[in-house]
This record gives sequence, C-alpha cells and structure tokens, in this order.
Amino acid sequence: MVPLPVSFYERQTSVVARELLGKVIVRRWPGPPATSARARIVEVEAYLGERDAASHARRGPTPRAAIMFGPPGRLYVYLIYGMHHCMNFVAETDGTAGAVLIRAAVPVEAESERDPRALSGPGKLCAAVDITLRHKGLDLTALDSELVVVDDGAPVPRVAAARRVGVEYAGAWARRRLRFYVAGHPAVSRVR
DNA sequence: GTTCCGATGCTT
DNA sequence: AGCATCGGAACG
Repeated sequence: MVPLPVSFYERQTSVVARELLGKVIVRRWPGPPATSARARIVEVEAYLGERDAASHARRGPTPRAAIMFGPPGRLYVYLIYGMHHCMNFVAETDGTAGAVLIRAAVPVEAESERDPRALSGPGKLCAAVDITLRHKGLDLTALDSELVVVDDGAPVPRVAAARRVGVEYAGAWARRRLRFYVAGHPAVSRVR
C-alpha cells in the first residue's frame, strides 16, 4: 500500500487533521527480521502557526519547532515531561508552520476484538510503535520509511471536534475546537 | 467517581 | 520555570 503523498499534507493543518482520522499508521522495522505494525488513527489535534498560542511554532522557528515551518509530510517528534514522546505530522506548504499531533490509534489486527487494546494518549502511542526523537524529520511519504500513513479504503469516519488537551495556558486559543476524533470511539480521551 | 502528585529532561 | 503526559495514590 502506497504512503499518502506530500499533496495530502500540503493543505490547511485542520483539514489534514480531520482527514487523518481513519487512516492507518504503518510502522516498519527493517530488521532482520523485518516486522511491522498497523494502527488506525482515531484522535488528533491541529497545531497551527505562529499565531496559535498553544503551538510550539508560536515563538517562531526555534531549534525544536523549526521543522513545523519546513516541508509537509515530515515527522515532528518532541519529548514532553522528560519521559514521553509525542508524534506530529507536518502540514502546510514549505515556509508555513503547522502540525498534527496524533493522540490515539487502534491496532488494525485488534479492531474486530470485543474490547480492542487502544493506544490512547500521545505518549502511549509513541511508546507502542517505538517512535523517539531519533525519528524526528523522517519523511512520511517515502516508500521505504520506517513510518508511513496509508489509506486502506476503510469508510470515512464521522468526525467530532473538541478543545485540545493540556493547553489551558493558551487563552482564547485553548478554546478553539482543534481536536478531532472519531465520534463515539472508546479510545478517545475522556477530557472535554 | 474525583483530584493531586511525582517522575524526568529538554526548551526557552 | 514550565511543559501538547501518564499512572498511581489519596480522598470522598
């Protein structure tokens, strides 16, 4: 299955965020032995450019956040609270900041189970698929990447929106509904 | 059920 | 000093 192309990511961040719901993260370990894991995205957050007071891009292209200003379709990883990694997909055209935080996914092979083990929360998700700072900058659109995103033809889910989690400091931007999730999905954060 | 807290290290 | 988090403890 072919990775989503650069053109998918090169759009408004909130559009990319919504459309990532239902898509499948494919993590490949080259090995040997070569292995892989697949998880369907069920919750994301859009972080916009310099005007977004909750975004790491708010202080401009600092060493950490510069990648948010670069070409779309790249992986932005950061370390939070000294122990958890968070993965983001860079959106918008080169020169404009934007990224989508991936907050929750469900392993594809577990989807049919009665109570599928969810990878809920950005830190837990990153740990589950073994993504760390050394993957920052990875090209999500390259055929041979250790991490790509694919459309497996599953039906487009019904999308709901809510405030982003953990950005209370951001004033009016904290109240924007820039978190998107599969409506009614049990793996989604309980927070409103 | 809720709220609180500590862990741990990078960023500004 | 604060953080785009998590899991466990304390409390009701």
